[in-house]
Amino acid sequence: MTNAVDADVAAREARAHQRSEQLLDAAARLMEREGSHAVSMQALAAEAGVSVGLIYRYFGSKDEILLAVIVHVLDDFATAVPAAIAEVGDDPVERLAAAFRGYCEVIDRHRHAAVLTYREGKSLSEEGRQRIKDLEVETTEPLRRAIADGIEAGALREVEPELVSANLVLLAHAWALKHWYFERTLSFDEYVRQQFALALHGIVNPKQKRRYAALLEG
Amino acid sequence: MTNAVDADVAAREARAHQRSEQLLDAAARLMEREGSHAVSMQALAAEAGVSVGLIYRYFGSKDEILLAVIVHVLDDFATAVPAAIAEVGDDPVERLAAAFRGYCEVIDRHRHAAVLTYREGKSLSEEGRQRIKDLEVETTEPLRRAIADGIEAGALREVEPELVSANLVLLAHAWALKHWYFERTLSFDEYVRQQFALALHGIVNPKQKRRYAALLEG
Amino acid sequence: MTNAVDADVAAREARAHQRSEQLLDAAARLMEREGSHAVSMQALAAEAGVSVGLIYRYFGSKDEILLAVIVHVLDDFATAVPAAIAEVGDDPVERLAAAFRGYCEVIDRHRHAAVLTYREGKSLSEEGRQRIKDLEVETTEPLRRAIADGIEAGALREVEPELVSANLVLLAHAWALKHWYFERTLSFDEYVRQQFALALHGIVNPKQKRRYAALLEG
Amino acid sequence: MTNAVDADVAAREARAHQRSEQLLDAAARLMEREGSHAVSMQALAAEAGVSVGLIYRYFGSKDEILLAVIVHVLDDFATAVPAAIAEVGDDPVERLAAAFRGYCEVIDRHRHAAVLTYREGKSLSEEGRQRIKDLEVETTEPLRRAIADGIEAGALREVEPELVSANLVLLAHAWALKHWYFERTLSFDEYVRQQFALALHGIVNPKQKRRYAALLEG
DNA sequence: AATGAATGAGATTTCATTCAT
DNA sequence: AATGAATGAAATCTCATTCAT
Repeated sequence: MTNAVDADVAAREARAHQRSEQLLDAAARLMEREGSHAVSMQALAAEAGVSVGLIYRYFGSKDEILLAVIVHVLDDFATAVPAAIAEVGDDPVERLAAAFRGYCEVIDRHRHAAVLTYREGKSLSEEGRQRIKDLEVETTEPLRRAIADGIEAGALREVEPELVSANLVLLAHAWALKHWYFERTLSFDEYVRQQFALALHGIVNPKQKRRYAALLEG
Repeated sequence: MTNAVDADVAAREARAHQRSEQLLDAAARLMEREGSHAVSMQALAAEAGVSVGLIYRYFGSKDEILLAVIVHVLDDFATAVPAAIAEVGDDPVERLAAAFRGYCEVIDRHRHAAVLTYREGKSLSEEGRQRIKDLEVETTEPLRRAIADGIEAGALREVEPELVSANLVLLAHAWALKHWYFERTLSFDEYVRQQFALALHGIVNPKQKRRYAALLEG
Repeated sequence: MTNAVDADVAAREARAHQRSEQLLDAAARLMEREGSHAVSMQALAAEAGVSVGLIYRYFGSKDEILLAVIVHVLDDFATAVPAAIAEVGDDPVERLAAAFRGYCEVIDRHRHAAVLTYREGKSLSEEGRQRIKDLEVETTEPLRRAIADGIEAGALREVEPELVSANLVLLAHAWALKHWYFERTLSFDEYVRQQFALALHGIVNPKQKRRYAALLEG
Repeated sequence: MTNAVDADVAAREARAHQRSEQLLDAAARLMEREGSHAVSMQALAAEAGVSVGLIYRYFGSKDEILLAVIVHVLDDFATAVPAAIAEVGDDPVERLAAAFRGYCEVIDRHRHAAVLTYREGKSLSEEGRQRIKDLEVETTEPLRRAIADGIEAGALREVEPELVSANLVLLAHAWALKHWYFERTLSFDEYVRQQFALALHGIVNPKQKRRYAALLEG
C-alpha cells in the first residue's frame, strides 16, 4: 500500500518536474525568438501550450521563473564544466582549456538565457540574487582552481586567479553578448580556440611556451 | 529678414539641444539611482523637472530616448578616446593603453547607461540598431588602429586587431557589467592597470617586453 | 431488496452528511485563522484534507458553502437556545437571560462565521437569502416569546418584543463584530452579564426591580 | 507672479479635491446599488465616468479608496454629531439624544459605506486600521462625554460610559446593518426615537424619569 | 513652448469551476 | 467516490502616449 502511494507521489513529482522543464524550455525558446524582454506570462503560456493560470502552479511569480531559467543555466555549468575537465589529462593548462571550452559550450546552448544574469537585479529577490551569486562563484571555481594549479605547477605566471577566471567567464559570455558581432567572422570553434590562445598568451609562463605551442596558436 | 529668421532657427535649435541634454542627463541620473528599468516617462519628467508632454516635443517615443542615451555614451567615446590618445606620445602601446583607459573612464562615467547597449534591440528600430552598430565600430576604431600600428611597429605580436579590440572593449564594459563583483577588490585605477597589463601580456611581442615592463606590471 | 437499497441510501446520506460537516468545520477553522476573506476553494480543500473536486460533490458552488456555514450557525441557535432555556425555571426574565446567554455562547463558538450574516447578500441566491431570513426569525423566536411572556406576566414593561429581541440579538452579535474592542476590557462572562443587566434595566417593570436585583446588577 | 502661481496651485488642488470627492461619491453610489463587494476598479471607473488609470492618480490603491470612504463617513460624524449637540440646550440627556440622532442621521446618509468598518481589516493596512480606530474613538467621544455628564448631574444611573456609548453606536449602525429588517416596520424617525427611549430606560436615574418622560416614551 | 490630466491597452496574479483519470 | 491538474475570466495596477488648455 505504502509503495503504491509512494509510486503515486513519485509519478506526480516526475510530472511536475516535466512541466517545470517544459515551461523553462518554452521561456528559453521565447527569449531566443522574441528577445528576453518579450517574455510575458501570456506569451509564455501560449509558447508552452498551457494556460496562464497553470504556470502559477509551478512557479510562484514571474521572477521565480526568471530565477529558475538562470539557475538552469548555472546548473548546466556545474555539470558540464567538471565533466569537460574530467575528459582531459592532469596538465593544468589543458584542464583550463577544457574548462573554458566547457563554459563556452554551455553559453552557446543557452545563448539568450545566459545573458539574463546581467539584467539588473531589481526584479529578483535579494534571496534569489544571493543564490545566483553563490552559484556563479561555485561554477567558476573549476576555472580558478585550474589557474591556481597552473601557477603552482609553474605552467602559468603569477597572475591573480580571481581576475583571470572572471575574464575567461566574461569571454565565454561575450559569445552570447556580442554574438551578432562575432558570428560574422568566427565559427564557435574558432572563437573558443582564438580567445583561449589569446588569454593563454597573457598568463602562460614564458618558459613553458613551447610546451603549450598548440594551444597558443589557436 | 532672412538673417532674423536664421537667428530664430539657430536659437530654437540651441534650446532644443539644451533640452535634449537636460533630459538625457536626467535619464542617466535616474538609471544611476533607481536602475535602468525604473525609467518611466513620468519618472523621467519628474527627474528633469519638466512635464511629460514636453518630452514628446523632443523625442518621438521612449525608444528614441533609449537610443539617444546610448548614442550619448557612444559620442562620449568618440570624443574622449581620441583626446586621451592625443595626450600621450607616438608609441603605439602607450597609445593603446591611453585608449583603453579612456574607454574605461567613459564607461565609469556612464556606468548604468553603458549597459544599455547589451539590451536586446527588439525595442529599438532597425534604423536605430544599425546606427548604434556603426557608432560602436567607429568608436572602437582608435583601439584597432593602435593595435594595428603596434603590430606594424613590431611592438605587438601578430594578433587579430578585430578580436583584441573587441576584447578590450569588453573588459571596459565589464567594469559596468560586473561592477558588484570587481568593486569588492579593486579600485577603478587598479582595475584599469591590471586588466591592461594582463591583456598586454597576451599580445605584446616577447622581444619588447622589457620596454613595456611598467605597463606589464599593472 | 428494497431494504438493502434503503440501507445503501441511508449509508450514503450519512457519509454525505459527515463530509458536509467536515467541510463546514474546515471552513470555520479557516475563517478563524485567516479571516473570512481568505476562504478560497483551494484553501478549504487543503484545510479539510480533501481535493477541490470533492467539494463540488457536496456543494454546488462556493456560495452554497457560504450559505451552509451561515445555516450551520443558525442551526446551532435553533438547538442551543431552547436547550439553555429548558435548563432554567418558569420565570420569564430568567428564561430571557438564559436565552440571551445561549445566543451569546453560540456567537462565541462561531465568532468569525457569525459575522457572515452581515455580508451583503448579492452573492447569495434569492432563495438562500430568504432561507436565512426565515431561520433568523425562527431562531429569535424564543427571545421574542420570553419577552412577550415577561410582559404578560407583568415582569416587563410594555415594550415592543420585536424591537427588543432584535436589540438583544444585535448585542450578542456585537461580541463578534466588535470583539477587538470589547475583549480589551471584558471577559465573555462579564460581557454577557453587563449587557443583559443594561438591557434588562431598559425593559423591566420598575415595580419588579427588587425581584430581579441580581440580574440587574450584572 | 507668485500670486498667479499660487492661484494655479490652489486651482489644481481644488480640482484634485473635486475628483477625489467624485470618486468617493461614485464608490458610495456603487455600493448602494450593487453591494460593497461589487466595487471593482473597472466598475468604479465606469460609475465615475473616468478611466481606470485616472483613479490611481488620486488613490494609490484600491484599499486606499476603501479607507477614504470609511474616513469620509467618520469625518461626517466628527462634523455632524457636535453640530447636532450644539443645537440643543445644556441638559446632558437631551445632548445625548441629539448626539444619538446625529449619529443615526450620518449612518442613514451613508448606509452602505457605514457598514465597511465591520469588514475584516485584512485588506486595510495596519496604519489605516489604526487611523480608523482612532477616528472611531474620537467620533464617539461626544456620546461618552454626554453620558459621563449625565451621570455626574445625577440624570443617569452609574453606568459604564464606555459600554453604553458602544451600545448606542451599535444601535445606530444597526439601522444600516439590519435595514432590511427594521424598514419593514419602522420609519427612520420612529427607529431613532424608540431605540433611544429604550436605551434611556436602561440608564436613566429612576428618580428623574418624570423629567425625561417625553424622551422615554419614544 | 509647455503643462499635466486623462486614457486604455497590457502586465501580473488569483481563484471558482471543470474534467480526465 | 475521489483526485488535482488545468482552465480562463476577472481583478488590480502600470505606464507610454495623447490632447485640451
